[in-house]
Amino acid sequence: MIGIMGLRERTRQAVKVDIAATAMRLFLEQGFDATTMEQIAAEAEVSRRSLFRYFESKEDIALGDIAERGVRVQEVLAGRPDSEGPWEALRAALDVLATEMEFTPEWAARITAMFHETPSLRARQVEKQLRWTGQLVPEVERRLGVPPGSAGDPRAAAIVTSALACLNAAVDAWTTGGGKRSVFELYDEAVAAIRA
Amino acid sequence: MIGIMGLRERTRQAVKVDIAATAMRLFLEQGFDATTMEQIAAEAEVSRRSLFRYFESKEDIALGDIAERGVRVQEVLAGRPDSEGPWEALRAALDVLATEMEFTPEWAARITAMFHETPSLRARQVEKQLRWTGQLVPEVERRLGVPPGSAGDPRAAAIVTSALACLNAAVDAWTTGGGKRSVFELYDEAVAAIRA
DNA sequence: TGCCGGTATGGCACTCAGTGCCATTTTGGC
DNA sequence: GCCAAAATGGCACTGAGTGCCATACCGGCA
Repeated sequence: MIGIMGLRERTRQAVKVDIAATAMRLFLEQGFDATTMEQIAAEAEVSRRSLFRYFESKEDIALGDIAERGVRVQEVLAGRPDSEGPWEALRAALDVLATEMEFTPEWAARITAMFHETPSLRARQVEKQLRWTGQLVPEVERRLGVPPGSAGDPRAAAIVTSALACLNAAVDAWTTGGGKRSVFELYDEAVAAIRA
Repeated sequence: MIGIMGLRERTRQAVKVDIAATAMRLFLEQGFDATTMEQIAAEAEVSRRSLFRYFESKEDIALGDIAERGVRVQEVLAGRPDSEGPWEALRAALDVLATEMEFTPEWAARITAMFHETPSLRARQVEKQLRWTGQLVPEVERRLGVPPGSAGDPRAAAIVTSALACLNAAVDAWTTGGGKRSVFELYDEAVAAIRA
């Protein structure tokens, strides 16, 4: 055992990063659908079978650590003071998505473009977002004073998914606008627009 | 030629409806993933190949006419008076989704439950929604006074997708709540919650 | 009635994602 | 150097989706 996760786990992570980088290069060169798992395996110098041991699906390679980010958001949200309203707390929590991401505008633009023209990718992305936004709902319900376990109140879910909708709109605008204005700025503008 | 679309087209539509009904029955009985196209073909008494001539994908059979509904919403939205703000106009346009749908609570609950426990389905549903919500954006931009062709403004997209988020939250609450309160009521409550 | 052309159908073979199984190799720890 | 766990590779399989072609069907027309 060397380090906190052991040598095995570390090399495993390294291989995973390497595969993801190789795959992303191919995706951007040829398009997502035109790239096969077999080809990725060949270029990354692993077997096709091993590929599926590192990533559950082809989409997962491109989607990266969306799920992990959701956990971070949830943590930050839970850590915000109770005095904050849902929108303030969510805004603070969603900040980690932007701040902990390496946002090279030009690169992000290409990724976003690929996502837009690849339905299956976009679908999985939305699916993953849905999953962890669902986990944010109880926390927002607590802030709204909704008794836990009471079904049929749409408010918390509406707030969480709307916040995400604003974030997505902001990122979209950020890429189509060429990255001139910051994502924060655009997010705040989006939120202001729906709440006006 | 009999009728407006000819005999051929009519029988084709009839077959399509029949296949959809058969498939939906199987989906609800065994679950979406556990039902194969081969099985649907057998029960609907067509070949597997013909199945793919009626529906592009397995998900499409379950998703039904979501795309067509989007066109209706768009039409209604465009027909609303300019004096209405985006939220009022959207609320009126989205009404057609609820009013033109045969909402048998118990039936809808089972469908919704299936959607929830089948990620691939939910993902495709959201994806289709995203597609036609995108077509709603220009109309909302017009109402906001955004000059056409100017990219980088997140407001219209934020409003449209948030409205959809509220509708989805409302439908969710409606099914989990057993259909006691109307979808309209829940939708208005959701909108009020995000705009408060 | 019988023929014609377009359309629907069925069958077949193929690609590709994803999975289960097993034999083999690698590697960390003693 | 040895052992057990983990990683890997190979193989065969399922299931969705597609292209191709031969055939069956059916509405219209002579």
